[in-house]
Amino acid sequence: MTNPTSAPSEQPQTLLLIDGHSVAYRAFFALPVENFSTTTGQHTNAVYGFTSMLINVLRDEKPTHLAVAFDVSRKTFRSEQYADYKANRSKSPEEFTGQIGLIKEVLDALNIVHLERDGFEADDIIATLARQGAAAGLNVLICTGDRDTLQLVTDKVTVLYPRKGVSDLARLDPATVEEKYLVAPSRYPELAALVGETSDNLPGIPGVGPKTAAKWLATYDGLENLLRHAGDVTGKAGESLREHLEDVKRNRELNALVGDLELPVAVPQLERRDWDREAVHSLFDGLEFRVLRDRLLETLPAEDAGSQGGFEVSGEILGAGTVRAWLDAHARTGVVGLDVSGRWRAGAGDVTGLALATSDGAAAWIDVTGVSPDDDQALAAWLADETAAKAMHDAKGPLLALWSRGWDLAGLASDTQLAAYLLRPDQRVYDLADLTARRLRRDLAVAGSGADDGDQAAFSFDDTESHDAMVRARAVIDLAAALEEELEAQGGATLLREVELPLTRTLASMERVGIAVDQDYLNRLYADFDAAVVAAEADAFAVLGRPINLGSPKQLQAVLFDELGMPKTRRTLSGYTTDAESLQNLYAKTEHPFLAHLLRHRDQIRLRQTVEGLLKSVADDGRIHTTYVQTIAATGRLSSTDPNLQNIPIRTEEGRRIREAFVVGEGYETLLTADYSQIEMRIMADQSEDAGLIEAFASGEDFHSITASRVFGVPAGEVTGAMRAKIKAMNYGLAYGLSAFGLSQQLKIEVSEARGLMEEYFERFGHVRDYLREIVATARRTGFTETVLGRRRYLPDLNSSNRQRREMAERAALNAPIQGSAADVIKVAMLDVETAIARQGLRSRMLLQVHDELVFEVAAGERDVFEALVRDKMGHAVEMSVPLEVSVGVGHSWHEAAH
DNA sequence: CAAGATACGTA
DNA sequence: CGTACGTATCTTGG
Repeated sequence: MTNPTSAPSEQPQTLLLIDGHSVAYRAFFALPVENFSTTTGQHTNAVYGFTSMLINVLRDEKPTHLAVAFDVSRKTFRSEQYADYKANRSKSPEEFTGQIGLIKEVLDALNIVHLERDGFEADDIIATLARQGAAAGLNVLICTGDRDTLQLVTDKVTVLYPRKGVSDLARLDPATVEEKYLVAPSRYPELAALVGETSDNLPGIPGVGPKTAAKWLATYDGLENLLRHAGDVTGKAGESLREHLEDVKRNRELNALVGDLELPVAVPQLERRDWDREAVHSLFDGLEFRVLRDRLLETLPAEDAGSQGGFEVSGEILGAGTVRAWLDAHARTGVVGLDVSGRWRAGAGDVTGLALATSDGAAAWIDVTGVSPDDDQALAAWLADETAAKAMHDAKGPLLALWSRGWDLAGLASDTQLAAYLLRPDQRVYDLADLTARRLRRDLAVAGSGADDGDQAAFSFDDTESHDAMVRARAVIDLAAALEEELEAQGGATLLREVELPLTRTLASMERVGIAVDQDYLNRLYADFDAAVVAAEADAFAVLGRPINLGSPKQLQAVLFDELGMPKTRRTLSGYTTDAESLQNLYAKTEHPFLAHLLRHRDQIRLRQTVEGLLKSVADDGRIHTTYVQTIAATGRLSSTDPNLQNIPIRTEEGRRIREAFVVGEGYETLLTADYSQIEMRIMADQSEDAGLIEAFASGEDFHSITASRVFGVPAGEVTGAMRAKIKAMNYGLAYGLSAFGLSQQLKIEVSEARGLMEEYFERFGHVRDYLREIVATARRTGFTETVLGRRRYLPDLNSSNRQRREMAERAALNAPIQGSAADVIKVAMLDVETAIARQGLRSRMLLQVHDELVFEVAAGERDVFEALVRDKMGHAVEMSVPLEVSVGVGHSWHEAAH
């Protein structure tokens, strides 16, 4: 199948000229600087606004030629002539000047020519290029917030003038200029000379406004003649004119743009060029322009650059009865790229089409709604054939869709989304088109979808859809090879093949099964919490004497700190925090009953909202099917969404009631939960080889008590609750890079005491300190951290010159191998449990994973054997120098099964 | 209407 | 001034 390519367009060409400074300056004031800063503190509002406008103009005007002009400095021939030129302008704010360089970087990444000329203004460059462009027969568009350029407007030259902000551009053609300023464009600078231009610090004639000036220019047919006959002008204004003749002449000299600069480039060299996708990505990553990047990719998808072209497929749409033959001819050897069209969510789905492609370019599209019984059978067999290797991108959803249709999938040799995740786990999205462009420098969406090919649109919508799907299937093959090669080189291929890839199936299965909930119970719970919300709200309003929105931090701040005059809490970006901890502190100080009601309201509304969310997600089968995302957490953990079942309350009594709603399903005997005890500490003990910690775990005694007895130097029997609590906080905090300050805050003790505690701790467990330091030091050297299974996380900020950023990266580095290794361990355990269930032919099944806990539904009669199986597989997922302790509980509900 | 800020639930 | 997440709500800018 070939792509229709559009013939060279006969449309008139358009030259777009942008005044970089002017537009950036507009953007700077249109967008509040405090809302546009990177985590490093770099301001980006001007860059954002400029780029945003640029994207819009490129989209709307589709210029064929393009350049951006900048001012070099204040010093120009104009300021030489007239020292006060633009002298009224306050120095550009510091926050602005730094952004011009970034804008130029954006332009470089987009391969857009930018120019500046010492001694001249951007306007002069624009005037020169506009003249050249118009002479060459191009339509010229000038984007600027500087009215001086209006003099350039002709029927070939239009000014785009930002009306408000940077998104609303007025088109100023000769008629519009005349309507607005009462003179023709060529006369505009004459008018401006008379009236003056405050922004340039060019004073005009006092008492003469645009109307008078326009009238004069009309009467005397231009400025030159007006000045010659200045004596004839009557009235007060005429007198004023005569007194300010020199000002007017000077103004006119200064506002005349230089249209014949010698420039290093001419219009033909301004032809739009492909942009550098790699550069754009890395630049936008740094600027934290997520939305803008998406808009750019959307707006200019086919403009891809340095591109090696697209993917060629010779595809066919398989008619009924031809599937088996195609599979036999093409899909029995090598890896086949598979792209599934359909829908999937909440553990279910359906398939509408399948695209298959081979590395030699053969491709097929199968409309699964129109297959013959024999097709169906052949397809089912091929999909389930372990020896028929497939490569996919994000296989979990499609797997659910295939299952819903009664098909199984085996032989999944590669998932490009997973591979990309393992290579760079800190990205949020792994878009196939993006990956092919960045990794292969090939574009997924070349021409094929050519909606604006007009009369030669050879593809119907369906054809386009099938074509795109085949291209994706084809792309996945090459992408898989490229990603795996890189993964192989860094030792991560095993993790992909033996953990992440098989885990996809396990997760899909958990999502499909879901967990049963007692809806009646949830409804009662909702009513309870709702009643408490209403009561707390009424109480709060009664104390206050009027209703407010208790959910509005802004209104709360007004009430607490202004109205009631309470002491100020910790600062937030826009005021003072009203978080629960601060409100508790305030309550301790003031004992104001409003605070108690407010806290109660917060609490209850949150619980109500959690219950409401759960009720909304109950499926027709009476179960909740969460979705696990395997490629979100930078450390290697899973995440759960829609609903998130990894943050169901447990800490408070009332919160735990929600866990009672999760119950064993019909046909099963009980729920069973199994969790790792102190898995992160065990990993630290193992990895640091700290004899003290290893011994503490080997003893099998209460870990926090044992470590506390060592730190405080008292016998185990004499460890008080307070001692244990302090060391427990340390034990937990260690893996997060806890500071003495943080520890003191948490324990509400003096920083000095916290520091002493830490020193004492590391005195006893010195290897832990060495280990933690070593992680950071190694990461700073290599650029990444690594888990026990070789899962990497890159932390470029470890060498940042920004202290806050650097220290944040240090804590992340400290934590990543610990949290990540724990994630590795439980993933292996999940696979081992699944394998063992299958091997032993049990019916019991895995339902949920909550980072260090697994929840199962146990079939009748399997309780003992299953518990033994779980303890065994979880306890021996990896070999370590300390035992992996697993605690197990059973019960009718998730709450009862807790232990 | 979309995005950020705030608050808060879990491990 | 402790890591990793997801969700709801309010607020604000376009």
